[in-house]
Amino acid sequence: MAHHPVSETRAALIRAALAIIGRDGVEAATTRAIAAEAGLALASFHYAFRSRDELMAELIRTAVDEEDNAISPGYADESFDPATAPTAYQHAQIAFHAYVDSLIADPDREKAMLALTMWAVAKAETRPLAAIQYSKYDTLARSAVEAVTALTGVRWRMPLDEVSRFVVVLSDGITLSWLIHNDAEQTHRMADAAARALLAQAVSPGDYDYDTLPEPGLPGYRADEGEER
Amino acid sequence: MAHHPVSETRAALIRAALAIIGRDGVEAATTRAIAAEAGLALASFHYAFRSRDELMAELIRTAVDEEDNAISPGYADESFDPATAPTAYQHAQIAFHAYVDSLIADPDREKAMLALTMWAVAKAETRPLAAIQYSKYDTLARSAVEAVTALTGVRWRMPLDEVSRFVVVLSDGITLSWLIHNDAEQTHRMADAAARALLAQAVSPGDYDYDTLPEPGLPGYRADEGEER
DNA sequence: TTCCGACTGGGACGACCGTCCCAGTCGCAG
DNA sequence: CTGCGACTGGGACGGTCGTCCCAGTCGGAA
Repeated sequence: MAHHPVSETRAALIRAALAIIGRDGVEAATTRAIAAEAGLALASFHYAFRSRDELMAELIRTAVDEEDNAISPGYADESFDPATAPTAYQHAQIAFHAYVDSLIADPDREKAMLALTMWAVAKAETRPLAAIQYSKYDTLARSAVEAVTALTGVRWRMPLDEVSRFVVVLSDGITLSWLIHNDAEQTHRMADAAARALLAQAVSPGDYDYDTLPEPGLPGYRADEGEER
Repeated sequence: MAHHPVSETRAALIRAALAIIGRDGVEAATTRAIAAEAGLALASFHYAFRSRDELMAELIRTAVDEEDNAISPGYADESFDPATAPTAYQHAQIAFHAYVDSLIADPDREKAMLALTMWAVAKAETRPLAAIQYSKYDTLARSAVEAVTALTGVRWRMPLDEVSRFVVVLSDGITLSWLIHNDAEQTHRMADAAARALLAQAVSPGDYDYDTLPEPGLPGYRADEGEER
């Protein structure tokens, strides 16, 4: 409704497209549907964007920027109290569970992002868009990993870039699992596993202490659910 | 060209659809394109299938069955020599690297499967198809985990079903990473990390022995690539 | 008041989509 | 030889797609 900047219309259309993709997939994001979702005329679409592909490209480029606050409880900024979560394992646990919470709170968000990724990866011409998208994810994860490293002094057995990329790998796997099964409890358990998995990339097992360890002695699962000995 | 069984035509069309989806995405898998890829007339499509959606459904249901041999070096069958890979960690390493190798050897395969998953997940009506697809993945992973458990006596800190699902989570994340970056070396390093990650789900850190550990002392990465001390 | 840029309405285009139809061909089982 | 089932060719349908066009409205800056 605002009459002045073209960029606002572009942003509105992008927001509308993201909503549709999250709801019904990339195929449903037609020019007419996007314009309608944004409450605009079809003509306005091609007034703001040269083509649908141009919107798609800008959609992928900008969508990541708007969700950096959701991925973790603000590891990017340094205002984090080391005393509240002393071990790196606890940091990882908090972060992964927070991510799962954000996943459950807004399921369509990551569904849209993942659908967009697969759309971009499908054709060779659009693959670079997916690379751009994930380089931002890598950066996001990297800053989180750096913060935890600085706060706890963990030592990793591989470069921080690889640790960060592995965080993205874990997040994607968890996201997919959530989208498929829609099982909140299960997904949170995967977050637990992911936290352990991440700390397994630290040098010494002594650097972390799994507080969810079963009873001492010789516990653990070897066969079916019932057998815990 | 074979003239007798309808099921052969159906199989051929499914194979063609999978090829197209792997090459150009789900959107490109039109009835005409599928028929052409299979070398059949368009009329033959609707002779074999009631509709495109019927093919899609059968595609998802059957595609997993044909790739069970690719996911790991035959953990399903019991003919595996325990002496060659004694530790569970080594088993995991071999399996994940074998998976990455199969990924690199046939990139379109898993790209198609993942694209199919996202397509199914997008709309509520087709989501059950994705659940079916992944229940088969879970089963596949479960038999592998069971085999390794039996061979090495690892004890897990969670039920085997969850361990198996986490294997699927790791595999999906790795697959996505490969599809996006197309970096074979990087992906293999993620496989290394995944092997460590999986064994981090075992009860005692003593159950595994990372043979890729850096020098003893106080090694490991804390900041940028260069600093290894 | 003028002007410009944002935006609308509607129509139109060529292309492709999924689906249906039907007369006709061909190979093999009976 | 007959029949049946697999398959073809082509045409056709109603619909939706992305894109373009254009005369016209309207708000605010000049």
